[in-house]
Amino acid sequence: MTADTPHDLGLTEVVLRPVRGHHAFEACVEQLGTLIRLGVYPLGTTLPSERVLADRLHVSRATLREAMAALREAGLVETRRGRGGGTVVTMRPRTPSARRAARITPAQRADWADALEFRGLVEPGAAHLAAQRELSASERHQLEAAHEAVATASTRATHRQADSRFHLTIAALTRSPRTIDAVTSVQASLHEMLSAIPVLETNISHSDRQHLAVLKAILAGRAERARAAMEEHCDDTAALLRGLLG
Amino acid sequence: MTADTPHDLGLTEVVLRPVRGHHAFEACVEQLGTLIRLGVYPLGTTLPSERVLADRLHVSRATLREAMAALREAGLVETRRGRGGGTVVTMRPRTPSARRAARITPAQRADWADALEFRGLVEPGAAHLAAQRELSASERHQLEAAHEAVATASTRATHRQADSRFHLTIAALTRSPRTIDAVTSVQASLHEMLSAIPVLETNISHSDRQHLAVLKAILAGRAERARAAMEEHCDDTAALLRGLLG
DNA sequence: ACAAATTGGTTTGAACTCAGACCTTTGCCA
DNA sequence: TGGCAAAGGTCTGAGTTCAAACCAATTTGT
Repeated sequence: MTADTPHDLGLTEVVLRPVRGHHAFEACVEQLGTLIRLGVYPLGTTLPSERVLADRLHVSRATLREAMAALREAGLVETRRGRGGGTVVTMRPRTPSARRAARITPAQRADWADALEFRGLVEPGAAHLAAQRELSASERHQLEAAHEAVATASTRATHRQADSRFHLTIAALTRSPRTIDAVTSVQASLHEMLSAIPVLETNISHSDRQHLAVLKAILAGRAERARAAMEEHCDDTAALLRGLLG
Repeated sequence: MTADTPHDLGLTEVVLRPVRGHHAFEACVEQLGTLIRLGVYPLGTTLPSERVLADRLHVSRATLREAMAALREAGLVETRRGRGGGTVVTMRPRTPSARRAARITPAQRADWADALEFRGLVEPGAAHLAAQRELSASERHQLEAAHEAVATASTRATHRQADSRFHLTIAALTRSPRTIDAVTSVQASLHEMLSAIPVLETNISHSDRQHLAVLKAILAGRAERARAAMEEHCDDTAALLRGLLG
């Protein structure tokens, strides 16, 4: 097609990636909504102030406020003014069937398949990295607490949130922004997939055994073991989802 | 600061990532310039047409043209009109000392350190994935050619480009857009670092021995071995760069 | 009770980006 | 030679985003 020499075989095509996604305010809605649904901001917690969020997200306050309005509109958050006020997570997603209305496109399926594959690369890598790090007492405690939350979750929804938090906590232990980014993005896709599936009776005890293996390996500083355990965990989850999503 | 419960320990802070980088046209300049310097578009090749590029980059043609004008201004490309015309890579970067003028900030150093760490995660993972794939004859040949180009490169500049292409080719073999993205981004940072260092007498034979080990492992379908070999390669490069960058 | 501080709410004009149409140049081919 | 096709060049109006003020509400502390 182009005047490229033939030895490229598509390399030149495949590295051209979108320079940005949607509009800024849509991206804000997506990111904040995802963080809320992932349980990073659990029910009842107050989000950082608009000025702080706008700063962190590299977005003007005007744009951020549009996103906030959308989240408010969707019933995810409520807002109070004045000192001590702010935006608090209420989590009452309206139109829960909106998901189902959006048919799963082939492109969507391909993206999900890619997310699963990338996850099998990045999460084991993150576990490997985390296990190599010297962890402070508070970090070790934080990780244990995150695991405990998964193991003791009572409802499906809380279990899912706790699961996300466990994986994100491991990523956070690496202190590597790129790694944290990658895991966050992958967990967001995972959350989408799980939302698209009507009911999924995960074998929770099986999953939790794998979580425990990862936890122990990281706390013991056994990097190879942590990676292998996480790899197994991701492979099992991926196999299950691939089976259900086609 | 926020009303978050204390068990978060910074998780809520660390997952808030910028929703977009710079302006669109700056991002285009950066991406295209990087691809040219990385050797994805070698000297003398013609870039895809403006309409195609704009489409791939998810950017309007007007914005893309601003970026093209900047690249032209910088002497990286030249443009001819009419059928069979287009934008061709000429690669005569003006103001080569502009790099040196931009002092290396602490933030820059931190970002580079993160890039090295992330690379040690993602490139071995990509090699692992690529080795697992069934490769077509043309893919195997493409990979061998990319390695051959590294081994036989005569000048420092061509060696660097060939090296990037080798790593990108491995990523492309995974057929995973997210993986290709990650490797591309990491290679771009690597290129920046190498540009910032006055002279670097890499131990090329050492590096090439590692490349060969990776190549053989991938072609043989030995996933674990491919990952280990790539991990060693990344570790060695990272150690060298960390030493030179502080 | 009052003042300060903090937080959301609002306004404004400039800059950036977009989509789409249309023009110009040039090579290829009937 | 004439016309089509493919590429860059140009224009325009609408939509988005930005930065930086300033306003309003409410809690905290004295």
